[in-house]
Amino acid sequence: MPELPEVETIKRGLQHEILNQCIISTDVRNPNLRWPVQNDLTERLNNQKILDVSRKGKVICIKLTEGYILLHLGMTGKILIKSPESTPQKHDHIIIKLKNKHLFYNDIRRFGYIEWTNKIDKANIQFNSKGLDPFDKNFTYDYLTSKLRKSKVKIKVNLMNEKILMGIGNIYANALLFRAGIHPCEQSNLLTDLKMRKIFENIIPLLNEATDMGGSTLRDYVNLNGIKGTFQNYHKVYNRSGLPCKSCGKNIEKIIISNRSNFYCPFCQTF
DNA sequence: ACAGTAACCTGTTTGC
DNA sequence: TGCAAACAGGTTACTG
Repeated sequence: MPELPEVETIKRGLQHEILNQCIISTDVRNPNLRWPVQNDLTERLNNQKILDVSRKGKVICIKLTEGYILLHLGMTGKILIKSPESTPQKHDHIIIKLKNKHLFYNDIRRFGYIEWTNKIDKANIQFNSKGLDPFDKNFTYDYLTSKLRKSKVKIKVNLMNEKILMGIGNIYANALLFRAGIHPCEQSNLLTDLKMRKIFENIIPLLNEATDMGGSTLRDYVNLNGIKGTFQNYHKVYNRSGLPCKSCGKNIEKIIISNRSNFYCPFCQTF
């Protein structure tokens, strides 16, 4: 589900809702997520104060008095803030209880994960052994092009490669390639400087626009308060196969790359 | 080492 | 209507 704009929306919500509060208790109702939930998670979290909430790519990082919670929402993960009186629903796997509110981690497909770590500054695999978040100050045109030129895979695949660029998933890779006017099947290392520049220059504006809209909701995604995003109403190509391109009027086409659907305009996006 | 595919899981939509 | 197949915001383990 959630790519960078959706996760950023949730992160901002958490900063507003849970900063400086204490975790009273934690309820692990189903430990079978992407990776088994650590069996000492409850003891690690209880009585810890929440000092900060940050994000890298699609991973949310909650800084505690001791250590950090890393949270990934997979495809269908949600965090919902509810009153202490509310009862668990189906697929509510973890409940983190604060004094006046409870955080429900709900995940239908269980592709997400939650873990406690104290190694955020070292080589934590989920957080620091990957590529750069596009909002990282070290994420430059030179960084991006040096990565893209080293690989022969289709550019679409590399835009979703977390070892290059964290946070871009299927929706925003589709959107980015439309904005840059690039065919998703073009080989990464063969892109011209101009095309690389177009990709780079469209990343931040695209992600900012989507975040301003509260992200995109295809089906499951909602923010902490259960509210859907609205950026899906502005998608130019995603899920629009057979419909006319909003720019040139030609029909949007769909192709499968690496088992993922890709939507593109055959006139606006060329080799 | 690299590139491509299959698998993890549940729910909804599509097609026969 | 019923039932099976296809498909969905992600990531990684396996295959050639």
